Amino acid sequence: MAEIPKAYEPQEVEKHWNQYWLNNSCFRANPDSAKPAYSIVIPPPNVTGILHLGHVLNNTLQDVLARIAGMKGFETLWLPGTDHAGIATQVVVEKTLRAEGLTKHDLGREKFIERVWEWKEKHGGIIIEQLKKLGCSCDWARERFTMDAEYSRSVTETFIDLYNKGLIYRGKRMVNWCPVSMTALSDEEVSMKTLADTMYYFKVEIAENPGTFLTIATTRPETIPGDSGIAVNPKDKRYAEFIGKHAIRPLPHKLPPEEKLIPIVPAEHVEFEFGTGVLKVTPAHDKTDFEIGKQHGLDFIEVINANATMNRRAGKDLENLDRDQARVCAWDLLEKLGAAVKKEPYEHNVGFSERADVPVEPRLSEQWFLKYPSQDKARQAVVNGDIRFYPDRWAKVFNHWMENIQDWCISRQLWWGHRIPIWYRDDEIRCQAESPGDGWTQDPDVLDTWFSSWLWPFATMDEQTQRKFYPTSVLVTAPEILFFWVARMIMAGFEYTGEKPFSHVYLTGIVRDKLGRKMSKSLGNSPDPLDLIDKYGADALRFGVMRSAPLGQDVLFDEQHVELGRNFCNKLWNVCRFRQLQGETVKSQINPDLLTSDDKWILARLDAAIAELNTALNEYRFTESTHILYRFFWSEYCDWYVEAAKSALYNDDQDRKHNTLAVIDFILSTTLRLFHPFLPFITEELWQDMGYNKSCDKDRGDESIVTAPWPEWISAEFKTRFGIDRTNHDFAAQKYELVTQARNLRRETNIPSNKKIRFVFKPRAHWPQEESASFKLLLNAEPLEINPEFNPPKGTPTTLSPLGELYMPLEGVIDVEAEKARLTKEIEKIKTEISKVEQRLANPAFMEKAPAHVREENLKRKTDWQSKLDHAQSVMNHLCE
RNA sequence: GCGCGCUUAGCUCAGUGGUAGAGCAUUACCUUCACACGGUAGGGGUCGCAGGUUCAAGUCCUGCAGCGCGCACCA
Repeated sequence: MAEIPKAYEPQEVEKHWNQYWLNNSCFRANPDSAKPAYSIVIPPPNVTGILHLGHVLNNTLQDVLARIAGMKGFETLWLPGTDHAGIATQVVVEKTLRAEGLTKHDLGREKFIERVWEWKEKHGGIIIEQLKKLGCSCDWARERFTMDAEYSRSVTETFIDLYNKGLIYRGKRMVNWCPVSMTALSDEEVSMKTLADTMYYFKVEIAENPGTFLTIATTRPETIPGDSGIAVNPKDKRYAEFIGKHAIRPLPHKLPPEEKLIPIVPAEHVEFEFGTGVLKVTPAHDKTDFEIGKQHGLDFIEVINANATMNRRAGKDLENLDRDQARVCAWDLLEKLGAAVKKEPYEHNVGFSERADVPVEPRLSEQWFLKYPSQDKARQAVVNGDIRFYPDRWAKVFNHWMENIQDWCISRQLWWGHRIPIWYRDDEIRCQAESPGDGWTQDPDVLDTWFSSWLWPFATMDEQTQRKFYPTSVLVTAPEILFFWVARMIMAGFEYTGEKPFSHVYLTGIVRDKLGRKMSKSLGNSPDPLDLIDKYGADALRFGVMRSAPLGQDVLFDEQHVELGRNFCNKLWNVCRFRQLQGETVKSQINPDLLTSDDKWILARLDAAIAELNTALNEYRFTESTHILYRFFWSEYCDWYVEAAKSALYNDDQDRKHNTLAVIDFILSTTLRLFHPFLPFITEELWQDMGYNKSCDKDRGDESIVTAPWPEWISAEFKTRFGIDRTNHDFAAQKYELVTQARNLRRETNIPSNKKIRFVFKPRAHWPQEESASFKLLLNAEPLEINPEFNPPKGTPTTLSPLGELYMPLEGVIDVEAEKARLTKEIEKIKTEISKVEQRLANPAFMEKAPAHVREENLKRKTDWQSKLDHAQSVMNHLCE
């Protein structure tokens, strides 16, 4: 056993164990195993993606769950993979083409797709490699890609099935069109943004009443050439008389007069108060106008091209202008024509394409739509708790969306993706995977990427794997894709497997910077996780993120959290190093007869930590889990037990020393296992270094910590045999409390903590001889006298505990005034506490109605404070004599 | 507009009716033979506001305010 270095250096350690785990196939899932199954499918990251902190959070959580399940004896599958990210990937590859002076049209569809595959082979594995660096325990042999041949077959078959069920249909509808990506989008891919915009007011003349004008408010004057009607509310007395008449549309102005006439129609939804109460109707470029247009048989005049430039029908002046330029130009024209009335600043919400970050253009086009299958089953599963959300408030959000569900626009005008299995010949249409033969042409569109990822939980598994691992246990993902992905997977699951795809859905928070802003490339506030791993280690990054990611809350990322993780790893490292310096691991049993109160106390604390940890983890309270571990390990084990144990370790009594080492090994080997899911690398390293891979029995260890058993509660039998009970626990706790008070005395009397001084302890009851050693060490006393008859000199600083009185006799002159001041302060504090308790006890209603244990607790509190007061007061009196 | 959250120490957050907590930051002391990526002891909170229920409210109820998110949307 080589001595380990003073500071933990994660880089080599992490590389080494990653390789070891992979070489030994530690994470291979065996579908033939007799063990119960636990499974997770990874939310497939975008194949163009690189690891960001959101991935770190999300995948660390999954890794923790997967590793715990493995240690608990489940046959565990964590299935990794990526999705083909239609738009994003196509955009990336088009960019590389542009660098060569080419467009995708120069290559043609087939060649272009070849290029995408080339790109994917070269760069698509990056994020998978990054996940490995993070320590993810995925079954890498099962990595899947949504464009894999087998997976693609499932996608195509699903389309055909839904088509045959009549749930997929084609329709010419108003869709969300992204003029940059040049494709239709689903409603979910549009997000509203508030814009500081302009409201333009212009007037139109009534053809039948020359000289009478209506003023119209609009934010989009460039669409005036596309207007084919004017709508007013029939109940609006100001305008009702004009219904049925015609207005003269001002743009384009060089048309024959009869082509400028547009009818004035009634529409209930036009509001009196809004704008002028007169609405221009552009049925080809606005969703609500489309409905009005259909209702009144208005013309559908398209004036905007797919790329958001204006076309010929917009008029010579606007033609070829971009929609934004056209807006300015149209207003100029209105001013020249004398039709402009006024413009004013106006704030409103506009739908943006999430992918390209430009305003969506509502556009009339032929698209494929899906009526969602298995809606009722999906809703029911969540309502009756078959599928549970963590935190559960997301169930409400899910329900709300399901209740207002709209048909899904699934066609995309892209080349990269699953091509729609629809074939045309003249007027004939067929839905099938392969071409029906000569003369048939396939629909040019591909399917929305989510139309493939909604099959992910089962399309990634062959039949045998599904039998063992489907439905999966839990899905861990971001709330942003609750509708995009989670809800759709539930419906697909029921439709195609007859079962839910997962039992639990854990929704993470969003990772933000420490100012609460979303991570974004343009803000430059998004640290590269790989840099953090290089600097601090993957374990530190994982622990830091976990420790600051409470359930249901966003995560404010601060590099300090990672630093804390690193410090923690270093502490773990050093306390193990300390153990190593005490000599070889001895495979010896703990002897109950040699246990001190310190030993019993730390075993009891461990038991409590395990219990709390398991409860927290069952409810997915990860942050709390890390806090429990942190507290136990640092504040209890390191701060108190290790320090107390030094008295035995530095002693000549070999039996006691060995027994202490046995306790330490018991605690450490258990603690390392508890930490392993959170800190996989350092715990494996220490597990091997410390020799626990060899020295622990099967019920407490294994060759690798990955397969070592998860610590369950310490058994009642163990506790009885080792005397781990309330009395022993409280004795040690009171001893530590007394030590803290004594250290406080030192500080208040300006005695440095490293100076050994004389203490005299006057125990209240029998004081076991073996308790003195650790007490003395913790006090840094030289000597520590145990003297039940001690009669302190006047003014000796002292403190009281249920165990007895502790005195710190000072050599030389005692500063009486300082001591008086200290006591006065203390007495003040005690009196406040007493009056609080007395107030409560004096209340007859409290004495009558409060439960007995609360009453007793308060009575005891009062007695305790009272004896402290008596003690302090008598010292004070003595001092004043 | 509808819905869902949040508001506790300087900061970030725990705290499901019974003595207000953690980490960071801060103050003082300590370079003590595991660790300065460390140790010891402190200071710091009328728990957003106003009512109510209760013997007892940070915790339950009502109202209000501020912040955030989701959905919908009016040109």
